[in-house]
Amino acid sequence: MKLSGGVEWALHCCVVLTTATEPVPAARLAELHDVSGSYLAKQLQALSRAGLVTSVQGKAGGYVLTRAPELITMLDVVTAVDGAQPAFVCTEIRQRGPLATPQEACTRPCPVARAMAGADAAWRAALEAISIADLARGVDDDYGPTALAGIRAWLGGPAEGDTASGGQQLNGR
Amino acid sequence: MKLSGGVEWALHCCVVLTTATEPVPAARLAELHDVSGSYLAKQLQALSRAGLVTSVQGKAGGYVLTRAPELITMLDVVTAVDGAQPAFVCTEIRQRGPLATPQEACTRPCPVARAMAGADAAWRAALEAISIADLARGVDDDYGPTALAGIRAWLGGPAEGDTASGGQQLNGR
DNA sequence: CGAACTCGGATAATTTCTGTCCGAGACAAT
DNA sequence: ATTGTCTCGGACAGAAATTATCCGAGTTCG
Repeated sequence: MKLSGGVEWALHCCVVLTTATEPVPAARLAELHDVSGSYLAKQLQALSRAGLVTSVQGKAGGYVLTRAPELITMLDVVTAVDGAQPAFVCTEIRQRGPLATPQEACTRPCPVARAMAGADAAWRAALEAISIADLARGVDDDYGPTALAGIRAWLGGPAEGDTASGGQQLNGR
Repeated sequence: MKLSGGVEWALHCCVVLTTATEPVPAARLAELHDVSGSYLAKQLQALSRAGLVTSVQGKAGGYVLTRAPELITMLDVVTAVDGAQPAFVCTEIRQRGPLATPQEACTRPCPVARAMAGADAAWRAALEAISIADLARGVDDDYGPTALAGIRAWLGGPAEGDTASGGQQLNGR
């Protein structure tokens, strides 16, 4: 049982987007977190498909949160990036083998599947109870308000690493 | 986020082992569930390593539960087969990039990791609350006591598919 | 009207999971 | 005591999913 690694990136990106009021390009987010820009783009696309962020194209384009951070739960982000299907998928092995249960008796999921579904529901409920705004508040509580303010300033500031060559590479980490 | 498919097999095998009082070979369990015997052996080995079942070698060998079914939780089986590490692993991306948080300020996990750990704890708690005995009781409630009794009888009965050739193939499904 | 910058989806490389095989060890019968 | 057969245990390929990357379509600004 492993969760897609991109989930972590997506969650942190959402917290960062909380501070910004203008669209933030994917390349800028990748540089801030020092991760692969090409791969981060995939996660942001997933968020866009799920309707959590809006993509603005063009010269001053980027990504913006569609709703207030209080209305975006962690479950929304996890579901968007990692997929909606539950961790456990019942193969219905009770209907196989020499002592297979007749199909007419299988109106409800088997006890194993029911227990797994309950555990999955508990997991999702825990994630649904925490919003992106809660995460941002947690960052403030841990490192003080200066941390998010610094990020906000950095996002609006000039692109780092800009030497004589105006070209801005997207590759690498 | 996907759970190893072998978890389902292992759980059902534990429920089946509840009915048996003598060692049950892996090949017999595979035939009962109509699954790959070679791969099921891997899952049972994991259960053996975790100390949930005891392996008896020799002619009348097989697997037996080490404790009473009430003392084996679903979490035990899931942990044994799928591994103990949590679904979410924090990469500590807060310590990377131009605005990296200094290492001295990272005494506790970041808010994202804390929330994920909490969700994982809820998931594990739900699985820990259900024992193998509870699953067996659920089977009785769904299909009546005849189901498990029939399995018990089949386990002690003769090997199916035994024609003139005494050889018993382990391969195939 | 041109140019540059953005996202979006289609395309390879890597890792994990799935499935299989054969050898070492142990019990039972002879 | 010895032989034979049956069992588990770990080492070995194949397949699927994940990770990572590139280039084209569309849009906005100058």
